[in-house]
Amino acid sequence: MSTLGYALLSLLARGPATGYELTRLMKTPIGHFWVAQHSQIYPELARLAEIGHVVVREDAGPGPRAKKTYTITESGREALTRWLPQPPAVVPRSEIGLKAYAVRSADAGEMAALYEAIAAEAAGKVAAYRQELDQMSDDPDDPRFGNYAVLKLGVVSHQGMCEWATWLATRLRQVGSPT
Amino acid sequence: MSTLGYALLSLLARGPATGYELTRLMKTPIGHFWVAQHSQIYPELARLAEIGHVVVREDAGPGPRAKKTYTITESGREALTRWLPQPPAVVPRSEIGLKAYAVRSADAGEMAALYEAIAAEAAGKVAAYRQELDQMSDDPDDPRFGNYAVLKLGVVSHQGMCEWATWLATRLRQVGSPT
DNA sequence: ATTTTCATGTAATCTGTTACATGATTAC
DNA sequence: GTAATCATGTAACAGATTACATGAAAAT
Repeated sequence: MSTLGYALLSLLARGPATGYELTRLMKTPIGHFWVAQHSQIYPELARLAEIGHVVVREDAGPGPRAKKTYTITESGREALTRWLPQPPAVVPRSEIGLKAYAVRSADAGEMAALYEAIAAEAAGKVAAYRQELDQMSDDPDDPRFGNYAVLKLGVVSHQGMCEWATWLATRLRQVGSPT
Repeated sequence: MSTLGYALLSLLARGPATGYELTRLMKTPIGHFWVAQHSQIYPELARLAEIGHVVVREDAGPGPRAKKTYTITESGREALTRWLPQPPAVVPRSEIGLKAYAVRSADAGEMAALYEAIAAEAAGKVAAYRQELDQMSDDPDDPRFGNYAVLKLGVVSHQGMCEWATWLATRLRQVGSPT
């Protein structure tokens, strides 16, 4: 099973949904940490149905095809429950970090401007996530506690990014200047 | 050009190297933010040579094939310099964040243990990176300043992860307990 | 003797993105 | 009437992983 499969099971564990709805649900808050297009989601749902982790109900759809509502099965819930406590795979892919390594291969002023922009964007996200968090319950027994945890990770991630990018921009502004 | 191509150019901007050496060089510190296997690196180097961003020199190798040393060209440097100040693409893929969303679909105690392990690992990395940073120059005019910047990003990232995972583990230990 | 390091490649597979394709209903 | 939303799919391509393949030299 692919990670996307588990992402979909995570959403379906909260209630039945169509592929279209899952595409929207993937955007927030999961999308802050795992993105997927509908072209990837539809075939994955078919695979989940094939192995019995979800069941499908077909109704008349608005377009030429039937609308399909997916419901997680007991086997799907078990698979999710077994997957969750396992050590997560970390595959680092951050262009920001990569560019930092080569920072001296470009103009210092231009790179400072880049990191200032990155810092500003990160600060904006921190503020937005914080505002959302303020309206939510931080009770771990709340069924929506997962949303709270994800947003909180978003806050610390972007907070750190903002601090680092600000530091780097400041340092780059000093390039060529006397000590 | 793919991101990996620019990653290789970033390394070659510091000096000529073979594919084998680049495979090792990708591991640290770049590898903390962008990983690549040799099976991906060798064909990418061939592509870079084809478009003239690097030149190859062949020498007798230890095995059945010639050893190839790659040197960045002026065109390669220019491509790198143009790429660096552009806004980096951010493609979120973090299993840790994904699992946080579904945290209530597994046993709270088991998940608490997971986040405690994640926090411990992150703390270890913070300590290791800090030790390395202490022996390095934070002068932005230093040619190895990029290494410093990357490690510093590693510190803030894992620092944030550690704090968050500790908070989450603590919260999960409260599940089912009275307020 | 055996394992590790040096050194390069290909093939099969999996994952993910972009683009193409269809068509009803609702809102403006 | 035009655009957005609802709703599902496929095809072509790009990017990345795992496994297969070869062989010398150096270290244990």
